[in-house]
Amino acid sequence: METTDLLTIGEVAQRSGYPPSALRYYEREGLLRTTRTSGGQRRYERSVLRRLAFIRAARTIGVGLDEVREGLDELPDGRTPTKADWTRLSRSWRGRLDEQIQALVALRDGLDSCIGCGCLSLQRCRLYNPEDRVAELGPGARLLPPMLRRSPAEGV
Amino acid sequence: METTDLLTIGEVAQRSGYPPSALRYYEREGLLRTTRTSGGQRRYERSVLRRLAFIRAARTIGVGLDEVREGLDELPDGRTPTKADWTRLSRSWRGRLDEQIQALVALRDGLDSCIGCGCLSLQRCRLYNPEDRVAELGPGARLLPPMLRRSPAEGV
DNA sequence: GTGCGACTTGAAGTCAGCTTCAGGTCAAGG
DNA sequence: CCTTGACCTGAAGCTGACTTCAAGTCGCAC
Repeated sequence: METTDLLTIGEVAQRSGYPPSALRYYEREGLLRTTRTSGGQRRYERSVLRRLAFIRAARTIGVGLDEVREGLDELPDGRTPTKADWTRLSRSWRGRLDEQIQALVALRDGLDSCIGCGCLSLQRCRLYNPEDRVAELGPGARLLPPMLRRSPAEGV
Repeated sequence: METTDLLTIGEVAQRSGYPPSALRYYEREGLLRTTRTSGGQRRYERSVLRRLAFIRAARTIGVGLDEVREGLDELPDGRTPTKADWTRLSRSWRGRLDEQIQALVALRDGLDSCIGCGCLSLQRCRLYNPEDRVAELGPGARLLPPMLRRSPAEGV
């Protein structure tokens, strides 16, 4: 048995849950690095799985790929990231997550007041006339992504 | 002075905050209806402003246009929507908003445990191995949209 | 050495929710 | 009547995060 411990893209796909196309995409985007066989096929180090798990966690809380890359780039190049490295990254997202929760709670409170008032007063309704930064982000602004929208044949 | 009380697209744009392009888009998508002048220009009834405010509120809490249309379609065709109509719609979103907040709080708690453990144990980390439905929604799943991502020259 | 599944690439497609553009028309004040 | 700014249309473009496709190559078991 070989102890080289390198994984094919298919294996990484299966273990990480990311489809091969996404793995290739992440590589193109500089989020992953791979070695290649003499024939040009990708071989992944086992550590890519943790990296992918981290990417998934980041994506889940709404961090864009650009920013994920920035974060990962700050991990020291050669050495295995330490606990402190991951912790630093995680902590920076914790604050953001808090803000996002705050924003949603504020929206909910606004919605509550709207339910009470029937939203017939555009002047007074906080949801309709929010003065916070959400409103400043333009017409298309949305607080939550498609994935949390009602999915077909799941909601009821 | 005319008391026809119809608004041009420019006026609606200014009062609603939506650019004309968005208003035309919403009309194409069936979220708004307009009358036309003999020459083909749009004229909006004043009620479109409330409708737009409602659309904005919905969009803000993450409701997609398809679903906004569904909701608006349930408003009785001819008559001005009553307080009860708006309330029903708002209330249906309230539950969703709660769920979304719950999901984020769960993530935050997971992140907290990750900060504690340094996320070196992929088996144990809730964020890295979430067993809830967030994980099932696929690799690209994200809980929060671009608008809440760090904006340039604002964060620090 | 051969068969075949897993792999490779670049290019193009997808989705939502608009925006932008080109080329032309309308409406209203003077 | 004329000018000028607001308006019209359809088509194409944009962003982010991928997916899909076509056509070809690799690697490993038999």
